[in-house]
Amino acid sequence: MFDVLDESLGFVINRSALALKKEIEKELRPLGITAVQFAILKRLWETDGLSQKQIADRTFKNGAEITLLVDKLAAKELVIRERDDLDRRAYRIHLTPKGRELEAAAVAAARVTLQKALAGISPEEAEVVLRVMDAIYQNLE
Amino acid sequence: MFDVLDESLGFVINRSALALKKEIEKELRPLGITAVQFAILKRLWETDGLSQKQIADRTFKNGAEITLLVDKLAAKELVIRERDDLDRRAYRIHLTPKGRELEAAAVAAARVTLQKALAGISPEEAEVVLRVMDAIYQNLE
DNA sequence: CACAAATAGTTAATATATTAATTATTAATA
DNA sequence: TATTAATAATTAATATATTAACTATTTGTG
Repeated sequence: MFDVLDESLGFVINRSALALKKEIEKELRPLGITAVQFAILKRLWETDGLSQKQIADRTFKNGAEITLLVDKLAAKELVIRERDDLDRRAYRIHLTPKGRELEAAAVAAARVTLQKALAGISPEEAEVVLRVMDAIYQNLE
Repeated sequence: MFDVLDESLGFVINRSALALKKEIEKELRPLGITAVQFAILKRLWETDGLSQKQIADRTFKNGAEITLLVDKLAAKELVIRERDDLDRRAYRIHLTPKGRELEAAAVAAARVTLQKALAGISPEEAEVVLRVMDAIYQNLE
């Protein structure tokens, strides 16, 4: 069972993940952010004021990496760190107006990438992919 | 169309690719090789004597990275470099007996990982995923 | 309440990946 | 065939990611 798949599924998933990353990176370049930076901003556009830990959990990055990425976003004045008064170990990361403004263009860029990527693929197929990718993740938890 | 997908497909693909990598890394650890090293060896198990360029093309890595990875595999005595007599710029990378011996255990490790990852997923679903992942890659070429 | 354990974040060390410049060789063409 | 362009591989510089050790603070338990 899965004889052919066994040999190639991992490879094929990895290859398309890389291609997607490269493509969105290209679309985002004019906006001055990278794909990982986009991933972080996306969480903040959904929920402003997350802690670095919360961002790390939601993006599957480790804490050290988030420290550096938030540094970069802060240097670009897209976010600011504010101490959490209730838990003084933590920061709350807030979008600046500039960071908030970026949302529309960045989400549009992501949309363009995905439309290009999904050309010729039916909604049903895409739905299966979404479900299976999620199941793979759950299975390996 | 794809309203929800637009926002999450890239993320979900990336997450499962990472989970797969982490899992196979765990399975391969006892064999003393990493996931990327496995990817290179896999090409050589299929076709021994590839040039570094050919390995790079087949693994979607750049030449500089292959140089270093082949260095590592050679240091572990899994492969050896031999000059190509017809094109003296190039090497032919050959498996050593030790490198060839590793195949069975490494492929078994990959198989275990994928069986775990695909638990509860029908062959038909897996087939759709394979096709769509491939299409995404082609679309972004 | 005191103290141990856990948590959020930073920093430093290390490993890995990417890009650009360089060398040696081969292919193309004028 | 001499010269230019292209290719395979290496090297060095830079960027990115991972791991471990550390600080400050909070939580949990005796």
